[in-house]
Parts: sequence; structure tokens; C-alpha cells
Amino acid sequence: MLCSMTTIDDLDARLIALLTKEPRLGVLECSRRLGVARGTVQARLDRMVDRGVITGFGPDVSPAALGYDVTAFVSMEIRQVAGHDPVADRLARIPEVLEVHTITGDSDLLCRVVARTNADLQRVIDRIVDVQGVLRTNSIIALDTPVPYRVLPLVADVPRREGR
Amino acid sequence: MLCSMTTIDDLDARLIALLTKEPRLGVLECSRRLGVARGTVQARLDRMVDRGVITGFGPDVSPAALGYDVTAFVSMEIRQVAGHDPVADRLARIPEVLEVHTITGDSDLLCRVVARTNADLQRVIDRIVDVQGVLRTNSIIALDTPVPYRVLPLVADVPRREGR
DNA sequence: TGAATGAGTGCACAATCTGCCTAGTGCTCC
DNA sequence: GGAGCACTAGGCAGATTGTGCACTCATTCA
Repeated sequence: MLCSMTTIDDLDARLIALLTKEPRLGVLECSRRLGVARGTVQARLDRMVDRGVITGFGPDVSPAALGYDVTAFVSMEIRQVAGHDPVADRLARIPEVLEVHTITGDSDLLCRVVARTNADLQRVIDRIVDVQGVLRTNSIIALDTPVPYRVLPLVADVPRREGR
Repeated sequence: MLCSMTTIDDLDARLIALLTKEPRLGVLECSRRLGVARGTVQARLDRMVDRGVITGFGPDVSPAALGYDVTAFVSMEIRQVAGHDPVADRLARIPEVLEVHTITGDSDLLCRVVARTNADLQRVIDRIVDVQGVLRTNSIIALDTPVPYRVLPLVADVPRREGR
């Protein structure tokens, strides 16, 4: 999917906003709230899903509620001869690793991890260090998250296609 | 919500996994797939929602699909006399800022931002630097994301309460 | 200009699902 | 021996979904 730029119009944005705020809403209810026909909502959703704008409707699980109160960002240098992917693959096998990015700068990979406690974080980091190809890690603990992940403002701000 | 540790059992985990893979499923269909009564699924979902394990069912929107192909992590030092929150509040007003954390280490805040292009990233960073209280920023661009954000392995791995 | 196309509206129908309730069962805890 | 809790198995009325279909409107294009 190479930069498959897509545009959304105002109705799309309003639909996403509505569903974000009240996810339990059915298609019919959405159409009522937005003042359009049911078929339109259905079509818009389908289109956004297969254009990749909406990637899913999965339940959002809170690691913290499961006892994983510690979040940290671990950057690492890796042995680069073998490339990034083998390392990323092995990192992906660690459940506490929630995401992995390859990055610019001094380090090669950046990943977000969670742990149950600071002591537990040590265990997780040890597992990461154990990964073949990882040379050195540097951890930053997230003490607080004043702005949790959100996309809504962005959606509201996207340059719009013309349309209702 | 101070460390309101919660446990899930195997059925909960299977339910989350099922819904993650096929989010469109209704309660009834879930009950069939999991081999339990409909009321049970309903009760489990309700419980997980109000215990905060499941925080929502919102549509997952892909910034990349909207043309925001560049992701970066921007760490920053701030003037600490006023505290973190005022700065975080102002950062929250920038749509391209997707999340903000206060962190340990040399910097004070870490945020994830997206932009349409590298040039556009400059614009976003400029907006961040303009934020009152921000002294200096350091940006790291995410070149690739071999492991996109996921929680499923964690859910599958959580220490389980006894139960079906 | 006129045909074709795409998007949206309204409407309808059968099939399905949801919310809610009842009753019975097995378990654990006091 | 209760009391409380979670789960199962049904039942019921009402709402919703998936799917068609016909019609309108705006845009594109030859």
C-alpha cells in the first residue's frame, strides 16, 4: 500500500466522529443522527473500510486494566548486517511488546512495551536484550499520558474533498 | 483509576480475541462461536467494559490512509516551572499530535505526531516548538512499523483467573 | 445535446438479532 | 442449610440488518 492517499469528505468525517464517540451505534441509528439514508451510511462505511481508512472495529483493550500499569519506550541498536526484520520478528514474539518501529537517529528500533511493575519491566527488557541481534537498549518510562492516543482531531482536520 | 488491577479468565480472553479478529460479530454469533449461552457473552462484555478492560469499540482509523504517511516521535524539554499539564493541553490542540506522554530521562515529554510529508513534518514541529513552555525538541522519524500496535498477544498471555 | 455513470433517497421484505425476562442448576462461602 | 453468583436454555416483542429496486440529481464525456 504505497502512499495510497485517500480523501474523505465531511460526511465521512462526521460518521467517524459519531462512531468514535458512540461505537455501539448501528447503521440505522447513525443514519438518523447524520440525517442521511441508511444505505448511504452503509456505503460510506464499506468504502472507508476497503479503502483502508477504517482498519477495523476491534475492542480497545486497556493494558493498564489488565495489570500492566507501566509503559515504556525502548530504543535499541541492533546488529545491522542481518537487517531489521529478523529482529522485529523476534520482538513480535514478546507479548509485552506492543509495537515496533524502525527509526532514524542514533538507534535503530523503537518499541513500546508494557509491564506489570517496574521490576517486571526489567524482566521484559531482559527478554528484549536476549533477542538475537539486539546490541544495546535504552529505556524511557512513560510516567503519565496526558494525551492518550486519539485520531479524531486529525480526522476533523483532514483536507476535505468537496461534498456534503 | 489507580492501578485498578483486574483479571480476566480464559473465556474473556477468547472473547476479546474473537472480537478483535471479527469485530462485526454480534453477541449471538459470538456465543455460538465460543460455545456458551448468549447471556454469558453479554454479561462478560458488559463486565469488561465497565471494569475498563475494554475501553471502546471505536473504528480504527489509519492516518496513513488519510495521507499522513509520516510518523515521528518528538521528545521535548519544557520549562518546568509551570508543570507538564499546561504544555500537554496546548499540544493536544494540534491535530497531528496523536499522543503525549511525560517521561523519564533527558526529555520531559514524548509525543507521537504524524504529517503528510517530511516537509509537512517541519510545519508540525514548528507548531510544537511554538507551544508556550517548550524549550527544545528532538525528532525521530519512524521509517517503518514492522509491528503495528497490537494487544492480542498480551491478552492471550495475561495471568488468568481460574474459569472455563 | 444526450447517454452513461456514480451517489444518494425511500421503500420494502425476510431473516436475524437485541434487550429483557424467567426458571433451573451447580458452586462457593458463611 | 441458606444466600449469592454465574451460567444455561427458552421465550417474546420490537428493532435492525442485508438486500433488492426504482427514481432523482449532478457530473463526465463523446
